Amino acid sequence: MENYQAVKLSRRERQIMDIVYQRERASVADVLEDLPDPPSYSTVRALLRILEEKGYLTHKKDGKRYIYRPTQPRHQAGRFALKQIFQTFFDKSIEKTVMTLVSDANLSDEELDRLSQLIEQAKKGDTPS
Amino acid sequence: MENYQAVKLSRRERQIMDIVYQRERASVADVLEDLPDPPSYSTVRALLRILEEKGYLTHKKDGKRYIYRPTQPRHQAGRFALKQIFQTFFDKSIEKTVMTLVSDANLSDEELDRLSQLIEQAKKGDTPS
DNA sequence: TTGTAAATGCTAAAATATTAGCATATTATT
DNA sequence: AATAATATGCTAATATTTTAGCATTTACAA
Repeated sequence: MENYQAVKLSRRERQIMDIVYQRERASVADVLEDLPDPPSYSTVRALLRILEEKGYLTHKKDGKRYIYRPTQPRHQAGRFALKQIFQTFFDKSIEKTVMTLVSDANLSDEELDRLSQLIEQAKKGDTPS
Repeated sequence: MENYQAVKLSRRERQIMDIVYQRERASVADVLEDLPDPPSYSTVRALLRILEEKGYLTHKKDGKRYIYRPTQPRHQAGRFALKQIFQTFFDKSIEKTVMTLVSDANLSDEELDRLSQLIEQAKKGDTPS
């Protein structure tokens, strides 16, 4: 199976993959709706076909229309994308990345509690590097 | 000032911006060295010039060569990129994003302690949503 | 069934991105 | 100051991406 590596995709292809991942599944019309500087319907169809040819998407019929889905699970693609981010912008440091996220997030007490728990678990369970 | 929005860049432009952000500053040779499927030296120069025209990079001379830097601070571009990620792959949830990062990271005890502190601080200091 | 609206299949034109290479400039060395 | 090595400036060719539009198919309702 091909990996979803944004690095290999053209601008429009990338935009479309992001939209499909965000929605989990999408029709041509859905994608068109979310695209910035929206091109024509035909264009979107062509790009979806190309992405399917390249192995990043599949479709199934739903009534008379196609519904596209990513072939690679969202969570996996998300991890890959995160890796790219912390390598590029945060000195390869996951800690720095998390710091930025938490500092900016304005999380609720409940969310913060859940994070505390997760961290406690990590402290116990895992072999520290 | 233009924002660095990966969504607007071509494939090579994006690759190059990532490299320059990762290195903080880079010569043509530096960029070439890091590019996947490396193109020619001329190509890299042309792309750097274009990115400068578009306002994403500047250069200064260092001896006889140009050193390129992003015009937008790394940290700011990083935040923007993270936003993109958690919107696309993690249901717009910063908590889910952090969970994934921490779960995968295998952080050291020191790092985990610093994160705990940060979270405690967030609990006290900020208005919960 | 037949008509119609709304979808896809396909192909080739147009726009944009990517590339190479020659001309020129710069630096440092002899 | 002449030379060599290593840069950049520029232009035009090539490749790829993006696009439109016509032909065909499909689903559903009259």
